[in-house]
Amino acid sequence: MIKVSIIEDHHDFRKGLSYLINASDGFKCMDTFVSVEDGLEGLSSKTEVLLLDINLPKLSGIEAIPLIKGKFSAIKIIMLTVNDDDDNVMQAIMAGADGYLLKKTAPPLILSAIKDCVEDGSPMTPSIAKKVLSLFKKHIPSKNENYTLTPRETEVLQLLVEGVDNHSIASKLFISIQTVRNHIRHIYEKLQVHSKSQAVVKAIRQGLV
Amino acid sequence: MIKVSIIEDHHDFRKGLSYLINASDGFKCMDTFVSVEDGLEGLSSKTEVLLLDINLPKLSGIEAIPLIKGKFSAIKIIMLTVNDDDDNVMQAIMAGADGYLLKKTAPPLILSAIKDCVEDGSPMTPSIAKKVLSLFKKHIPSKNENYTLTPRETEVLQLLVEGVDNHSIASKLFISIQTVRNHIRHIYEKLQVHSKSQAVVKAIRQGLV
DNA sequence: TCAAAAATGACCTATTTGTGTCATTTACAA
DNA sequence: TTGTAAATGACACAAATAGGTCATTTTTGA
Repeated sequence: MIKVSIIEDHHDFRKGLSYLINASDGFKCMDTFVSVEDGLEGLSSKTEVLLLDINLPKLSGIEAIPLIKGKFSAIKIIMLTVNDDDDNVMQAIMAGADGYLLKKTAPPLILSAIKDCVEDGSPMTPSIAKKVLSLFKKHIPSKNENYTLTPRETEVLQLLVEGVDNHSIASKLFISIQTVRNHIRHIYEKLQVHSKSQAVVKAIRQGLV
Repeated sequence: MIKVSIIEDHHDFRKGLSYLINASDGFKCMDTFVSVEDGLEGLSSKTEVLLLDINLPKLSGIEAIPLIKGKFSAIKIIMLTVNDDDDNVMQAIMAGADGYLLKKTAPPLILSAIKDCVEDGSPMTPSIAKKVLSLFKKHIPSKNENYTLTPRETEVLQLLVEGVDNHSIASKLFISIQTVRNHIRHIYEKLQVHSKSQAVVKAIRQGLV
């Protein structure tokens, strides 16, 4: 018997959800709330999965995540969203939500998502998953290796990214500061940049380090 | 009628899949192959969704993705994996796969995943989605907002990350270079760094820009 | 309304950078 | 073996940078 609670400000959707859950074998709807504030106050500690609307007046669902997880650390939170907006999905992920469903998701899938969640998965509708993947690809560098830096140059670049100054690089690599500057000069030529900050940005963004 | 093909080296699983697909309303299994090489050769261009095993002898499923997408650009690829291994999932995402299923996924879910895929979603089993989210959180900075940079300072930092030099920043913001240096000085104090490269690295890694 | 924070600007100085030019040694491939 | 790339190092110089001190004006929160 999976214990579910709901925070959702739209009356009909909230009632529909709790009816669906209580009418289904193996699920029980514990509490329903219309706001984060109420939920934080009255949420039963027995709740295993919380269905949390992302668009709530006053405190939003996203802001609620850390607060709820802080008070009920074992609880799983499934976000309910109307649209798969980039920023919302991103922020919810970073805030630590466990699942992401569009509100239009079919009832049986909502139930199986709740089940997946207690089994330690992260259910999400395919369209949201697609969004996550594209965000992922946007943020992770694609390991472009066409700059052909030499091993030594790569080593120096690595240290530059760590914020080490030329003098310390020289010490660390047991070479003179002149040589360090020479390596940096070659790095600049290959990356087509003209300053340390440009070099380190390119190094990070292109995944050279 | 969704047209599906399969590349999978295990005889029984391949046969099982094609039987499942052909026995289901609205699905048709076009071709089945035991290797990437064979698939590249004989794959029907009518195929809409390709079920692709990740562990194949010789060319792996991951290496196959760019080759297949190169030849059939509109095709959707759903990866089939036995275990949700970090590296595999990561590499498959970067290679551009459209969905990720564990092989133990129940047949009806496999069918709905295929359907989700042609509808431009990215179906994935909850356990793989969980893996993706944790990879995501590991790689994406967590938007630490405890540096309390002022709007102007953030603006300057943004330009620094873009590799713009002080003089150009002054021009862009219609302020004197002295003021730019002043802002940078304050940025350094708040980020606790002592050079541009340290500042831009911190800005990127901490997600300040 | 009054103090604090933010934004602007200046002067000065020691240090670091970016870049040009040159040279030597080692290693590896044609 | 012979040239090319890599790694090392040096000298020089103009420009940029980091940091110290100080000052004015605006904005804003209490």
